[in-house]
Amino acid sequence: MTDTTANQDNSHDLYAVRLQKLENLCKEDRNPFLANCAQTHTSAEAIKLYQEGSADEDQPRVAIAGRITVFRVMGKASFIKIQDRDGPIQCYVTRDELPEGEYNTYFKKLDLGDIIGVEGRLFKTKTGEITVRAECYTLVSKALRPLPEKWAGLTDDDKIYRQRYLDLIVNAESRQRFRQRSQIIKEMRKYLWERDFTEVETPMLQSVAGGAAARPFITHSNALDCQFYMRIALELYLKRMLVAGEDRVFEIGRVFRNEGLSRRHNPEFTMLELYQAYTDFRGMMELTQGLIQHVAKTVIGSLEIARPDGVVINLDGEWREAKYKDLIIEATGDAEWFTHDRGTKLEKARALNIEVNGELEDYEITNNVFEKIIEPTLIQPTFVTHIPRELCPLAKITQDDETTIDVFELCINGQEIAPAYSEQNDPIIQRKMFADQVGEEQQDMDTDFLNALEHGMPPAGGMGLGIDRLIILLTGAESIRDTILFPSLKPLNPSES
RNA sequence: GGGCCGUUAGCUCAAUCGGUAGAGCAGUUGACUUUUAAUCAAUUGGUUCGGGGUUCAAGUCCCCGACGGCCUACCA
Repeated sequence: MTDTTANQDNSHDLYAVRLQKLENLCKEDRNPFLANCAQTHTSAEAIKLYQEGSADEDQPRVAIAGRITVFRVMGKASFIKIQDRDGPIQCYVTRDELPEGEYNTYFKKLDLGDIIGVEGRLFKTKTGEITVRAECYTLVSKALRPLPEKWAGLTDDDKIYRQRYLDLIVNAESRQRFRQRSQIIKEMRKYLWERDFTEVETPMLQSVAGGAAARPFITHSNALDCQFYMRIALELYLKRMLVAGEDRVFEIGRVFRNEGLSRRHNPEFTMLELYQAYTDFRGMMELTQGLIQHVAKTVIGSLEIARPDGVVINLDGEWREAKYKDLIIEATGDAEWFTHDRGTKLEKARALNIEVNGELEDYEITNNVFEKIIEPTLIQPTFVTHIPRELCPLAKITQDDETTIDVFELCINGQEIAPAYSEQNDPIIQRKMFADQVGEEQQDMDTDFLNALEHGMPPAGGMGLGIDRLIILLTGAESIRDTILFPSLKPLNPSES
């Protein structure tokens, strides 16, 4: 029979070639997309099963399944590698061990990227690689598009983010990083569950987006006919749980901030927030240090983390504690810094080559000094304490210093990883702090939260941890986009894609 | 939002002063029963991100736009 496409050479059209193969399979009643396939072992499990010293015929038989990533046909025998969730495993396929005609007519027409199942006994090749000798194979799922190039892989950032599945197929480090992300979150939960914390879920759609000062995403409920904000923090609902009598609560979840993107910022990111009654920010210090050390130990296997540039971050031992004021005085070399008026501070900050907006408040100028010349130098873990009260309206004021709050900012790797407070539980002071803020930051006041506080909230410590940033630190990633599977990107114009 | 850089075959990359768009891998055809980036032979494949301009001639120069990266701003 004459195929209409036979006259044209579309061997260059990788998609058309594979589509043709697919059609041919269908014509021969071979389903190229099976509903299931038996898999007795993963690649790693199978390799572990190999019995050193036993004869080939006594080796265990396995059924494995995965995507073809290497395809080396050598006449009547082929070596292929198939990759499953544990990684690659080699298979050896020969013409004479498959049913008559199968090898030449079908097996050799498989493509890189196809998903197949293979059954057979293990053996070791001349060069010592544990391999499955195929007794039979099954095409499970045909791939119509080619994989990225086999050793340069996929390097285009845009493609890596937009088609993360390709990145994960091809780049083992990427796969490893996201596995670690999952492990890190799992170990966090375990650590907190062991300390009797209850995991809760609070609203992402909120009528007042409180707990931070970021711009929210706005959405609308048709049924309730009202405006909602996507949450920018977990704080105010978790504190309601303290009022409710849940003395130890935490939530791990996505928050959304309608702000700029950068190597350290994604519009949606993942926070851990936890609140523990009858402790304070000192208790949070212990808990936070313990949590991060536990995660590093169990997931990374070490408390010494080497950054891509070789700098080693040591998470072991007691972490450094430093007062905000002392750091400012040290960095500016000006013991009188806090006695200067706003204008002098502005001048002095600019003299230090810090770009400062002239409109800023007094304390904001100082905080610019902190963020621009101190924070980047805090590579080893440092709890920065005694932070000016203006910087956070939700914390307790230090007993013997009216100007500061009982807070720490944990900085590691030159960035803020986790802030924690002794939580403000005085509804009168809280209302006043909100009112002072509402004017300048244009935040709505969450009156129901204040109402909750008026019912009495136990003294508590609270902590928030940016999980994505912790993962940057622990896995040596360069960018927050390397820690988020599908980072926010501008959609492509459909006509161009 | 501002500045700089980038976008060439499915993937990774070349292309001199503005002068015929190339290579490796992948694909196709053939050889090959222990390969390891398999090898050997042959071979297909281009809207050079899109649009406009300058020029005898544009991947290359100019303008506009799209997307991305880095820096910066915003994100207490």
